[in-house]
Amino acid sequence: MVKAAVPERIKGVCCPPSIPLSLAKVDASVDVLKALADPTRLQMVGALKRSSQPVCICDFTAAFDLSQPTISHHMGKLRDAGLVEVTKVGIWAYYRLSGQLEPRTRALLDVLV
Amino acid sequence: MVKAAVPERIKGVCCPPSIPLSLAKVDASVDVLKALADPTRLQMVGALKRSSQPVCICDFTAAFDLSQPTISHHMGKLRDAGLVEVTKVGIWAYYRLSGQLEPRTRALLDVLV
DNA sequence: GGAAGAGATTGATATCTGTCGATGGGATGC
DNA sequence: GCATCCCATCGACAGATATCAATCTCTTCC
Repeated sequence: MVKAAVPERIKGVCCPPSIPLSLAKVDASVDVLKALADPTRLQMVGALKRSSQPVCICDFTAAFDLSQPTISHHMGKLRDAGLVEVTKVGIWAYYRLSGQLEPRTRALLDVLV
Repeated sequence: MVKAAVPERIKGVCCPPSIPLSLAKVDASVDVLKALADPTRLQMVGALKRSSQPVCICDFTAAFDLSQPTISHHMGKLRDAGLVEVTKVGIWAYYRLSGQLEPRTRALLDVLV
């Protein structure tokens, strides 16, 4: 694909064409991207994606050099973004990737982690 | 794939396994994700990806309801992330997707925009 | 040289975000 | 009941981020 010559311009007549915008799709994508754009959360998602079993959040608390509230905060962000689901068993909380991920989101995770 | 039963736990013995971490890859991905995790920048990248020609940044300044410094700021972030390249012609600045995008990054954009 | 246009940079500000300590809430076990 | 454990929430705070007005740099045109 050749993207060679730049379009010609007339001085003072800037910007005739407008950019095509599809706001809804963009906002949905941005929400997922914001949730993933953090090292801790991206590693959490990667671990959940590679795990065949739900992962106790206490494992993340131990694996990362962060406080327990911070880990809980990050997992909450992933929950709010709809990326993970939780199952509580006794005093433990087991997390896994959401089973209702949109195909686009699943494809995103396949590329990323 | 069945991710059914949660692993058994012993109280007070939390977190035996550690999470596999590959920091370098994660950090690189996070940089790209941060650059894309903004509605304006994601739309910019989408427009550049769909355009067969480099796009004058003045088009973005006109298309978005944002000031010229803000548009320049966002494009600078995309530049810093290595996602776009610029060609200056006279008083104009034409942007296009970088030609040296990593395969992973290109796959990411294919999913996103 | 001087005026004008396009775009980048600077400085200031309001908001968002990541982090931790402290607290609360539910389950387990004595 | 009461202590203990796990996890979520709250409050506070420092650092990052988005935004704009003002300014600066570079180019073009007269």
